[in-house]
Amino acid sequence: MPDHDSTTLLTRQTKRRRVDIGVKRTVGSAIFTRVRETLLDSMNQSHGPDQDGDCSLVSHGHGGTNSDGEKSNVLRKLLKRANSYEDAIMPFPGATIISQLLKNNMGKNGGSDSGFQGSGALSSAGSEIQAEDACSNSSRDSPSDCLSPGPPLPPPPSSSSFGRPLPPLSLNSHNSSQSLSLSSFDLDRLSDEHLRAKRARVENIIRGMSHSPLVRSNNSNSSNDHRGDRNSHDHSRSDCPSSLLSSPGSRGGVVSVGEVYRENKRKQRLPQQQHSFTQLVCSRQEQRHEERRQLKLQLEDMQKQLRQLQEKFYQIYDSETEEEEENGENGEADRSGEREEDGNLSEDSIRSDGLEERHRDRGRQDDLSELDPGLFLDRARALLREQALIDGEMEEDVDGREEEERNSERVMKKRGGGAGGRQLAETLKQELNCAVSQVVDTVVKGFSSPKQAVSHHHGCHSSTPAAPSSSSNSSSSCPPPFGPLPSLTPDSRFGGGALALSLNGDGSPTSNYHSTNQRLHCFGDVIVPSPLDSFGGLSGRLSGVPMPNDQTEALPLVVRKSGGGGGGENTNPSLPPPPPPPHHPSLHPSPLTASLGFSPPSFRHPFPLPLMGYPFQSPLGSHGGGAGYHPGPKDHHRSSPDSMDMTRETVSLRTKMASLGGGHLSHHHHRQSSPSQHGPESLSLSLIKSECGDLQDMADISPYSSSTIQEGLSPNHLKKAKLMFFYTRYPSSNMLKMYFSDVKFNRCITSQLIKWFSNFREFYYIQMEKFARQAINEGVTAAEELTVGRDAELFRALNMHYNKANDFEVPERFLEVAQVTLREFFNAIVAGKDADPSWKKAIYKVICKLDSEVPEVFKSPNCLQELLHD
DNA sequence: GTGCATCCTG
DNA sequence: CAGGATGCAC
Repeated sequence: MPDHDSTTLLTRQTKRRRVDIGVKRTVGSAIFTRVRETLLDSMNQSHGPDQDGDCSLVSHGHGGTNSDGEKSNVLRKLLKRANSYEDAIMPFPGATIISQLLKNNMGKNGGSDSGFQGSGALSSAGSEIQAEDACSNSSRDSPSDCLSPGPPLPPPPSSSSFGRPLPPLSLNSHNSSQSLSLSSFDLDRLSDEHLRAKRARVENIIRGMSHSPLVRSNNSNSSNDHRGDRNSHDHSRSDCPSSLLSSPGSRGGVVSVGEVYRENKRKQRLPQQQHSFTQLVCSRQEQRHEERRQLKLQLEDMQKQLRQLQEKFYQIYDSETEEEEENGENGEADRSGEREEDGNLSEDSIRSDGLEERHRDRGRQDDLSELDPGLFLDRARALLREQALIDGEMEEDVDGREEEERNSERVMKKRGGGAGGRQLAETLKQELNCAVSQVVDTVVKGFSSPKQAVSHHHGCHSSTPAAPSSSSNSSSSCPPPFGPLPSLTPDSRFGGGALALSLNGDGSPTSNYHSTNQRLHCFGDVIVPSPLDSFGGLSGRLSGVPMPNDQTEALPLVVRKSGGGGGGENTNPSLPPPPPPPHHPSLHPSPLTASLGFSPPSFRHPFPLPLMGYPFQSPLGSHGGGAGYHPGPKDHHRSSPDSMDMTRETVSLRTKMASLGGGHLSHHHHRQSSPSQHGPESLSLSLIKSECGDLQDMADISPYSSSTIQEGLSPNHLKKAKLMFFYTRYPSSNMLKMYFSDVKFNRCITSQLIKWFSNFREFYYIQMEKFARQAINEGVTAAEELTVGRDAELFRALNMHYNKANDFEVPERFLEVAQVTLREFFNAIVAGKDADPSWKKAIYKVICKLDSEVPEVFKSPNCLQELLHD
């Protein structure tokens, strides 16, 4: 008794330990998180100097609020770089400059020296830089995008745990940026081609521009201007003090090349430009509004054409992704609707696409000459007129290009997928970029007023509410305009957008193709992204990783007991039988369910927990009167449906589960044990809790594997064991194995069987002691007087316990043994040996020698049937 | 250290 | 009947 408390305490402690383990884990993760935060903070600090700002990674909860600060920082950084860039470039005039820029840019990209600045290897810094490069490299990303993601919008909320938030879903700026960066390298090569093309275009444009006085002046001025070419342009053109006014023009010259940097500058400047520009151009606004409207209309037309192109493109890839196409079509339809509703958004979206830059490259020239009226108001109007004319030309050009694209597509189609697909992708990509760029340019012209442009950008960002950081540049910016995306969860969106690059890189054919997809996506086609999203984001998180983890964790819980036993063996049931299920009927259900709960639902569900219950009983189960026994596998099969038998195959339950599903359970079962009387008693379920803590057991439990050999002990097995007890009170392990050949023996099974017999003995000896004392109390003086017949109460009690149904004829030998045992107890008690705590041991020694051989019939799985019939 | 048996408890 | 704890034997 006194020990009882201690025992309880011990038990509790044990439990505590388990719990503690879990806690530790948790703590560990928490610590990890902290460490991570710390690192992030340190990183931020390190960044601080470079960025001039403190972008607290941790604080970044919202993309919006943080993004601004981050952006500013980024902008600063970028500006610095840009300045250096410009300095280097300064010497080169006109087209030469551009070419130089392009070269530099390319070289940079190619070098992959994303330039680790102060932060060093820190990912955040790297990510930023990479992001920049990516933007610069592939003009695909709109400036806004590049900026928005900006600094390291540090991933997710710092608070979140370490692993989860970052990688998988959230396309945190980091992740996205990194992924982008990675893919960017690949893209660089591709981009080179684009750059070359760009360069050629730009040079041509510049040449054309060079003729205009403005350009020349700009170039000359630019040399000294820190702010860059743009500013210089502005100054030269407009008297206005602020370089802002001219900025648009400046862009045209440099933008295409400088890409990221310039874009950054643009953003900053845009607002300023607005002011000055507004002042200067106020008079023109009205005209411009009209022009804008027209431009919008034109833009819409262009967009429609682009959609058509996209559709064609998708059709080509139908085979690959039909589903995606469907989505895309839907998305397109939605988009078109949206676009019509608000042209601004569509424009924004386009801008957001990195394509803008290219357009700017081309269009800027026009812009410079046309838009930059800032210098001379008088001339501004003239420029506007020209602009309108130019726009018209542009559109025509665009149309022509589109036609070309179509032709190319046709050709591609004829060629077929495979290699043709890639080429097609590239071609389409280029073409689309060109077309889009032109459209954008046109639009930009229309929106010459910076305010609108700026506002648009903001709108884009805001539109992407879900994307906090907007880290996923293209994705974030692009999607918003197009309604379709909404269907996707915010997370998925990100995943799709930002991840698109990385993801594509994995599976998809070529980087070009990827880029194409992205662009398409940007245009509003959800097609590509959605699949990817589901893939990387959702499925990856949910199904893939988590499940395993869960299982692992869950397993330990189950195992606990077994571990105590010392079950080295457990884990590996080297023996044929996988994990044996314990047999406790009642108990198991709960444990099973619990265990199952932990494990990934998907797998486990297949096996209904309920099954775990006792199948056995019902099937045969007639306890009833004597002959209740229906041993045999047959019965099992019958029963199996319900119960699923306990059989569990340690083996690949999962696989089986997955492949087969619940159904197969019944297949293999053979079992001898039929459901018999014990019904409820059946042990079948107990496995879970039972000693078998092994993983295998766990696995086994969940599935009802069906194999010829049962993995678990069934109620029939229990009954059989009880009948065997009439012959042997101390069966050896080998004997048990021989007589339970239909069971896969593992440590758990063995232990359980031994436990059964232990319990049998316990009951047996208790009865013996009980009746011996009773006899003594009744006045029996000589042990010889004690006899055990079939009519004896003692026998009844024993028979009731071991042969409840009384359907088995108890061997005479058992009566003899029982009588001997009773007398032993009687003598011992009379002798007063019971004073000795271990006085029973002597009796046990005697009794254990009285075991007789068990009939061969018990070796048969069907023994119960046979025995019962008899 | 492991397995087995017992005792005790639920 | 099972689980936990304990003790013993190998």
